[in-house]
Amino acid sequence: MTQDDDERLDRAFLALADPVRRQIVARLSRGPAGVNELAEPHAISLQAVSKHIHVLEQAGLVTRTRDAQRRPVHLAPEALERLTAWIDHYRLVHERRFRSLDALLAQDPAQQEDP
Amino acid sequence: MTQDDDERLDRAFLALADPVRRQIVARLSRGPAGVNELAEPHAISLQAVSKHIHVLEQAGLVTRTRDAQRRPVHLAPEALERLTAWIDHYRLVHERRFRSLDALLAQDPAQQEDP
DNA sequence: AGGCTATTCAACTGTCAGGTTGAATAGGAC
DNA sequence: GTCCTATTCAACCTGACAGTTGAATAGCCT
Repeated sequence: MTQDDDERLDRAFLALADPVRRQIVARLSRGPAGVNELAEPHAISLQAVSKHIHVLEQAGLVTRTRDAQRRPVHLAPEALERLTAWIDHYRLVHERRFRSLDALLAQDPAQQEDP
Repeated sequence: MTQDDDERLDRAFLALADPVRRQIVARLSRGPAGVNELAEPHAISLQAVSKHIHVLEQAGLVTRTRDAQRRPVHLAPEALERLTAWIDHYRLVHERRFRSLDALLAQDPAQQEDP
């Protein structure tokens, strides 16, 4: 785990730690959209939404293209994949340890915690 | 998506948006540990680590037990599972849309973006 | 050119997260 | 009881983040 990876994960997890940004991601999963459209469900200014998009972009979760004066936002699923990869790794490490501990206890009840 | 769910996701994603806390989660995937042990790899005070653990606990990512004056921290994998569930849901929505768009384009190249 | 739309930049504000130090609590061990 | 260990509480500082308003940029449209 390099420091670069760390910063990338920081930004990605932080980006998703906000309901507005999660809703933007949810909307984008159904296809690209412009700032106005993304802002519509929220009771905040357009500029605030623009900032949220920037945060998502820095986290690598979305990309932007150009279409006349519009700058549509697109979901970048690879970044989402990196997050699940991180989480699932440790979830599996934990589960595997748990299973082998179970097996150990089943064969010798005298053993407790952390062999 | 209720507001309660939102707050729970906020806390969980925010909890993982910090390298110290992620390292704590990584360590705990290998078994429970006390504050001192969790603090050892980090160049910050014990109190700071204690706060990090509190954040993880509020997010439901860890639980604590008691063992004499120790208060071991345990990983709570269900919370991790909720996170991957959220991410994977939208990842799949996106992928499915992408596939069907591909299919559409393959059968009629005149169609472009968002049918 | 002038106007309309979409989006961003800039400056400012209030809140909160992460760190520190110093004192306090909880529970063995002697 | 007294000491030692593990952990937390409290008060404080600093910086980053989410929001605001107002001005600026970019690119159609007539």
